[in-house]
Amino acid sequence: MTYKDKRLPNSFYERNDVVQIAKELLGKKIYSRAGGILTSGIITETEAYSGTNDKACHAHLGKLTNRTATMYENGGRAYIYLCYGIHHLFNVVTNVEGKADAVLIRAIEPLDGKDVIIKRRNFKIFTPKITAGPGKLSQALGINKNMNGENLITSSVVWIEIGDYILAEDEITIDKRIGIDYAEEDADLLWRFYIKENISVSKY
DNA sequence: GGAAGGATGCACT
DNA sequence: GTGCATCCTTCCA
Repeated sequence: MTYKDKRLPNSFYERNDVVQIAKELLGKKIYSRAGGILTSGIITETEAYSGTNDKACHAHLGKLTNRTATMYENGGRAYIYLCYGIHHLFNVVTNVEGKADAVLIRAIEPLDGKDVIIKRRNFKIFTPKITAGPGKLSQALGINKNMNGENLITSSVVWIEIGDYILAEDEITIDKRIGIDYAEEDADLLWRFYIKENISVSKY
């Protein structure tokens, strides 16, 4: 298997089921080469955001702005935006062009470059919680909005590879999404997924 | 030019 | 568990 074959293919992202993709992304590996330094982690927590019908989604009701334009692109892109003026949040665009589905990566378990991650996060020692949260993992991996729109299949700065094994259904916990109380009834959708009993998760 | 946000994080009890 | 700092970007006028 060559280096590039480890990456998830376009066909993984282009499926018309963002909830299923969010679930399957658990256990996969996310890589970044910000500033030429390789860092990576296992995805431990995700949330699904489903296009124009989802009140929590930035593309709700077909809202199309400069910021959300990336979400409408074909699956397999990175959608990165700034939240609270401080935190960069990393999403994976799914489905085909025009649908605006995306999966938010909420937490990872660090693999490569732990020393760099500690430095970027301004920590003294390593802790599994260092990347347990969407703002935290972006900071740890050096993800910023310059990577918005990057193609995860061909990019040399950010990409996702297959994991070492496939998680069984009973290894996944399902819960409500977080921080979207404004989304009314859609705030109760069980579209958040995390690896059961994993310590690198933002909220239990 | 300016108002308003906002898919959080952290400190504190 | 709860409170609140925060602040750059976005979007519209």
